[in-house]
Amino acid sequence: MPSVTVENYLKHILLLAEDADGLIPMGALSAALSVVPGTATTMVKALAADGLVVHIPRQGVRLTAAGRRVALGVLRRHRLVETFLVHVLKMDWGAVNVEAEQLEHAISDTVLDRLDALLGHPATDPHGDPIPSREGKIRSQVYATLATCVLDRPLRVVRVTEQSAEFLQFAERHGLRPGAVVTVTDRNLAAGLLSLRRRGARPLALSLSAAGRILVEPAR
Amino acid sequence: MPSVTVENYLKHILLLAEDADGLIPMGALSAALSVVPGTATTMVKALAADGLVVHIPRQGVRLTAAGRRVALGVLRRHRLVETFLVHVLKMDWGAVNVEAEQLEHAISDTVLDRLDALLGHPATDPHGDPIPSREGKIRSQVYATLATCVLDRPLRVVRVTEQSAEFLQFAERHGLRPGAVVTVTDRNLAAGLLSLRRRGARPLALSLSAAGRILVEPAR
DNA sequence: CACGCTATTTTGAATAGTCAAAATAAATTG
DNA sequence: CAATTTATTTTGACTATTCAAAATAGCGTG
Ligand SMILES: [Mn+2]
Ligand SMILES: [Mn+2]
Ligand SMILES: [Mn+2]
Ligand SMILES: [Mn+2]
Repeated sequence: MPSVTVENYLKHILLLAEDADGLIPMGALSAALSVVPGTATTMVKALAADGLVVHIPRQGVRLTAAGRRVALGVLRRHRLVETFLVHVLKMDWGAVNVEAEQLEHAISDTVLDRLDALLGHPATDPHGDPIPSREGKIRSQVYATLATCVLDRPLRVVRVTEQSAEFLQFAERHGLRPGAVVTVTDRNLAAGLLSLRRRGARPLALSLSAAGRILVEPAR
Repeated sequence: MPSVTVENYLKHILLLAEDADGLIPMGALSAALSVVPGTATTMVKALAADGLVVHIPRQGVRLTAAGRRVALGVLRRHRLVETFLVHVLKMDWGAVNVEAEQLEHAISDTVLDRLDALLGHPATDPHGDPIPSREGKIRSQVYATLATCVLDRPLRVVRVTEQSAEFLQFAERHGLRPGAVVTVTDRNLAAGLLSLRRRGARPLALSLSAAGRILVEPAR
């Protein structure tokens, strides 16, 4: 019943709330959706009238329980579709986000359930992003990133929180996908750089901002 | 680039042209799309302005070459998606039309090519409907139907030209899907009824209008 | 050939979503 | 704290799609 536009607004509010919790400023939302700020304001007021978000003028938006439910549904479809595209259709993990951006609005519950079963009820998508359950539960664990973790300890990559095809291409080429084990050997705050080592691969330098998008946990 | 609405209009014009060739009357089009006639007129004038159809007022519409190209693309997506849903996700062949009605607008060329390869480049969908090629060729063979075929000869079902879930459910239950071999033992024009026989199944009575939706060719 | 039925088109109005540009509030800064 | 910068909201306008209802054209029938 909610339109494609509404689904996109709600999903992006949910995603933005994942990092900066509290209220999402309209500027951030309009940027995420590639619309001018006035459009976001108008739209958010309509969503608020429908009880999907709470809008505090000049401060920002936040999802209501109803809005969150819808958003989690969209996110589940998005991430299951990405998983399907990578694992079944063997598509590049950098290419699947744009595809899923459309498909997430066109998949019925029936199809989604079949897809979920076919994929073996995965807990995360190919980027390590957690897949909300059918009931709307989502794992929200806080991980260290390569920018914040301890040095000289083996770490397992659990998630790459970045959608851009270029970055994902780059990460893949250097083996930085979920499951990979790496060690940060050196970090230079001033230069905004760090050095990585990975078994059987040459050392790699990474910017701190890129490193912040790679979530890790202690390996074993 | 064409909107979902435009894609639906063009696809339905193509589908309607398959039976009654020549110009499609606005009434038939508006009924197929479930809009009031005035809406179809307005929309068709817009399509004509974009060079996708030719509109002859008070007579009807027909696709231009450009419009036909778009429509065949939509139809290819629709039928490949149906094939996927039945053969990979094991969905009921009566349920897939509604699903494909949405998905046909959300699948990119890249995804479609992968899907096509995964399915082994099928020539027809689960209902026997021909799948347009990537280049926009479509097989348009004229078949006999159970309403028009010879009596007492074994016939192979090649296609069931009906979208309604109920009819497809019924057909499936009686083994009337592409590949099945049947014989028409008797036909009563006056009563609008005919009798079928199928190996290993009890004789079946069918209305002429239903029979007209089942296309057949001589078996062997 | 006039009459009436039917299909189609026109007209006027509504909804959803968007942008450009002006107005305003809030935050920052000297 | 007044002045300026920045973020947000408002206003007015536009596009795409739709419906309801009135107008019209094209029949076929008598
Ligand atoms: Mn989307
Ligand atoms: Mn992802
Ligand atoms: Mn459709
Ligand atoms: Mn079909």
